[in-house]
Amino acid sequence: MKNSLKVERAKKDMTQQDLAERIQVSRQTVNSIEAGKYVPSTVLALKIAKVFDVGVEEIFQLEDGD
Amino acid sequence: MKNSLKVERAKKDMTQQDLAERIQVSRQTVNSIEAGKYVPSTVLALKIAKVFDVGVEEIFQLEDGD
DNA sequence: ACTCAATGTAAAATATACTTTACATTTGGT
DNA sequence: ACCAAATGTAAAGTATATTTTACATTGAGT
Repeated sequence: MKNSLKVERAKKDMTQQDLAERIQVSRQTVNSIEAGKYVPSTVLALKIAKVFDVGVEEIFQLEDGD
Repeated sequence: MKNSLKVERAKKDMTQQDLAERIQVSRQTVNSIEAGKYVPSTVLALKIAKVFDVGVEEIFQLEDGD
């Protein structure tokens, strides 16, 4: 799975810390998700999508092998 | 978080086993997600949404307290 | 060059997502 | 009523998501 988290953050001029506070997780969690270290829960994905006012699919995309 | 998994399955006349095979998880995993026992990973949510040809938000909705 | 905010990385601990196996209950068709 | 498929439930084990703490590196402004 890949994501466009960094792009969405840039569009809104948000730091990882800003987003982390908005979705109630640690800053490092945002970094890990962004870096593909691990896959977020659907609750987090929905929260993230809501912050950016897009659908989950706009941010997270399946890749071959998922 | 709540979900409309059962409704989507019914629309397509699919069993939990059918869906499980399509998204490569156990039948009990589908049951557990459907019953709200735990929250699926975003990869699973995307796969499920793809099977039903809808957006993730059509199936999974945030609730107060999430 | 200096400074500080932002980001990246790691490790250990904790919580939760998923699996397997087994059994129980419900549902739907005959 | 009977039967099989579908669904529900539980427990123990495994894998992964997330947290905290700490430190390193990068990027941007002065």
